[in-house]
Order: sequence, then C-alpha cells, then structure tokens
Amino acid sequence: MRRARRRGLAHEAADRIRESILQGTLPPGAPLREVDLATRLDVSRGSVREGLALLERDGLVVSEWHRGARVIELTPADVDEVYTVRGALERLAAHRAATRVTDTHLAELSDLVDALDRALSDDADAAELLRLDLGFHDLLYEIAANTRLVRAWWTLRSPVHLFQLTRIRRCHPHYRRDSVEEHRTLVDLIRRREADAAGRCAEAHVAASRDALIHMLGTDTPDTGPTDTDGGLGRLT
Amino acid sequence: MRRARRRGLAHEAADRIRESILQGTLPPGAPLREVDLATRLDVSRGSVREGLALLERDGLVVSEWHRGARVIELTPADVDEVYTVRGALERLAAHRAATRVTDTHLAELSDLVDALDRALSDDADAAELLRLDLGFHDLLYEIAANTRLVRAWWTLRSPVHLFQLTRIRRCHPHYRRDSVEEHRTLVDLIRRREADAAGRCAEAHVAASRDALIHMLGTDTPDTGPTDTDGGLGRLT
DNA sequence: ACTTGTCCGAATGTCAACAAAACGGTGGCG
DNA sequence: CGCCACCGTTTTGTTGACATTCGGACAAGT
Repeated sequence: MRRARRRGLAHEAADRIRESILQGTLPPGAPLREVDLATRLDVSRGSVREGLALLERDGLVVSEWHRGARVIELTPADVDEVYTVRGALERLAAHRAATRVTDTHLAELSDLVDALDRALSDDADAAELLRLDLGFHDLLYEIAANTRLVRAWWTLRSPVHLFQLTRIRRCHPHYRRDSVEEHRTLVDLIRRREADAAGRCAEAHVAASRDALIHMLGTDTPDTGPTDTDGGLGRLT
Repeated sequence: MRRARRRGLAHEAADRIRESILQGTLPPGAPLREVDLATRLDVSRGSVREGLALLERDGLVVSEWHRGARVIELTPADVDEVYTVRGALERLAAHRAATRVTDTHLAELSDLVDALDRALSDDADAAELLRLDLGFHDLLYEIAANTRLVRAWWTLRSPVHLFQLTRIRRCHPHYRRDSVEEHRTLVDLIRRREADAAGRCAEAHVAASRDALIHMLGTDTPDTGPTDTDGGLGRLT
C-alpha cells in the first residue's frame, strides 16, 4: 500500500484554494491576495505563499513579481494550447497503456465507461459526469506507468477541469453520447493491444473536445459575471 | 525586445544552485540543506526554500516532507521516462514548427546546425556541443509557439541536460556525426513544411538519443564518485 | 539476539515583523 | 484641458526567530 505521507500546511492551503477556484467561488482573473487568504485559512502568509506556488505549478494560477497571483484567464487561445499539448500526452499515454494494460486495469476502465454511460442516461449532475471523465483519463495515465508523463498531465489537468467547468456553467451540460462512445472505442483498442490505433484514437478524442470547447467559448455571451461577488472563500471561514 | 523582468532572490538562488548541479559540483543524490545554502549564497532560508521549490518544478531536485531536498538520481529508468515523454513533446513541437516556421527561423535553425557541424569538426569542448544541441531544441520549441508546450519542455530540459552531462563526464564525448545529420534532416523537413514527417523525425531522433544514453549508463563503471568531495558550492563563497 | 521505547541533535515547517515595490489619487505645470 | 511628477496606501518580497518532526543511538525488556 502507498504510504500515507504528511504534506504540510502549504499543500492543505493549496487544496482549499484549488477547491474554491474549481467551485467558481474564485472566478478566473480574480486576485489572490496573500494576507486575505492567510486570514481566511488561518495560516501564515508563508504557507499561503508556498501554496500559491504549488497552484502555479498546477497551472491554475499566474503570478508576477510584486504583483501577486491571480486565477488564470480562459481565452480560446489558452484552450487551444492546453488541449494541443494534452493531445500529444494522451496519445503517448494510450499507446503505452495498450502495451502494458492488465485484466484488472481493463475491468476498471470498462467500469468507468459504464458508469459514464449510466450517468448520462440518468441525466446526472454535470459535475458528476466531469468527475467520471477526469477519473477515466487519470486511470489511463496511471496505466501508462510513467512518472514524468503523469506529472505533465497534472500540470494540464487543473486547467482542463476549469475549462470544462465554465463550459458546464455557461450552457447546458451537452455531455455528448459521442464522447462516451469514443471512450468505449479507446478501451476496446487498448483491450486488443492495438497501440498505434489507440494513440490516434486518444489524440482525436482530445482534439474533438478541444474543438467543441473552442466553438462554445467563441459563441457564448460576453459573460456578465459570477453569481456571487464577495470575492471568494466565504464558505471556508 | 522582451522586457528584462525582475525576478527576485529566489530565482537568483535557483540559478546559482542549478549552475552548481549542472557543473557537477553538487552530484546526483547530494542533500541540499537550506541553512547551508542560505549561508553560502548569503540570502535568507526563505529565499533558498523558494528557490528549491523552483528547482523541483524544473525536475532537478526532489524533496520530501521534513526530509529536505536532494539532487535527483540518474537511474536508467529515469532516462527512459524522461526521453519517452520528451519524444512525444518534440514530435508535437516539430509538427507545429513545420507549419508556422518563417524564413528567419529557418536561417537561425540552419546556423545552429552549421555551428554544431563546425564544432564537431573542430573537436570542440563537449560542453559547447551540448550547449548548441540544447539551443537547437530550445529554438524548435520557440518556433512551435505554444506556451504550455514550452513549459512542459522546461520541466524536462534540466534532467536532459544533467543526463547528457554525466554521459560526457564518464566517457569520451562521442558526439555522433549521425546526430548532427539528424538535426539537418529535421530542418530540411521543416523547410519543406512536411509536418508529419518532421514530427516522426523528431521523435525518432529523441528515441535514438535515449537508446544511446541507456546503453551507456547500463555498461559503465559503478561510479566511484565525483572528483571533489567538499559537498559543493565552495566556489560561490 | 531481536525488538521496542526513549532521548538527543539536526534539519525542516511555520510564523510574524521589517523592507521594497507597485497602484491610485492629487496637485502642479505645460 | 491634458500630462507628468509626487506621495500615501496597499501589497508583496525578505528576513530571523520559534515550533515541529525526523533519524539514529542507546538502553531496557522479551
């Protein structure tokens, strides 16, 4: 079993802040002031500072010298960048997964796709669909069994999460049945150990997500702002 | 021109430490004690701490809770991981470069390959060859013009640098003429805008480097240790 | 002999105060 | 009327001191 490692306040703080960002309490572009966060989270500025550095590594936050940290913005150009790189990574992940997958893994993958299918039929919460989708891809990277690849994925995962979340928030879920079918196709290719085809399939899947996302961001309303305007983290106090 | 932005002491400290690691003064596995570094660099522990976090982002350093930071180790498994992911990234970079390259870029690429060729003929310093090689790949990523891709490359660049450096240190340079030819082939493909071929070429080039490196690491001496044993950074005081 | 518990030195994690820099408003000047 | 320099406020960058944790050594118990 994996050892339950202690992580320190900085990680804890980072988790709380990440939660708030991913819940929309801290909207894109919002400033992340150290003293404010330190007060609300009841830790020192140093820990908050370190936590913000962690979030910057996750790609959820950008910071400039003497200007502090802000939640990243979500321009279509960013979507393009993130999903382009993600496509390359996921291609590699699928390729490797197809050559090293075990029966246990295959069962887990199938279970996730089934769960996704069921959730879609049950008209489940959009957040739940997103959770399952991300879980599927997490598992794919885990099967690929390459530490650096997983780390690279984690630097993209948070932005992806955020992108999908704003998409959900702005329009109706629209979680396509096509998408679930793409997942199932990928699992089948992996089961048959067709590495090259699996890689191409994964890359195409990501590209499809990217195009759908960009199309949505390009044609939506100019965004009149989030529902609450208190600046965030009120629920954490 | 790009603005020469202030970066703060943490970045400065990170640069100094990175230098020492890449010069071999701090060998792989060496512990990086905060108070020690703070004393030698004449900055506070906080800044050193932040700098070490930056180096961890670069993948040059690993750290555990309450156990401090150490220079990364160099197992063949690590080489495999790093170069596998690098192959995927470089494939994407070459593909994009082939579609967006300008004449100016092509001239710069050619110049670099020529410089590499000349340096090889002149039997130049191995470090110089490495510098030119890395410069070539940096330029490739820059031409690809994708911020996230560049960032992903930078998390791999330092380990690559370190790998090549220890290779140089252990055996004769052996910088192959084959390698230079591969660079030239890649530039030609990019010039002719053959994106797919360029991507495959770049991936193959990285795979070749990986195999050479692993072969060398697998057959070398058990490593009797570095030349100086003072623990590092003596030259910085 | 092996395990288990405790102590100690050393290093890291955390904190709150000090110093430097950027932002915004105000007033004077062209 | 517009522009620029100045200055106070706010926020971040940096520092040294305190608290916590780890690893090993030593000794007692089984």
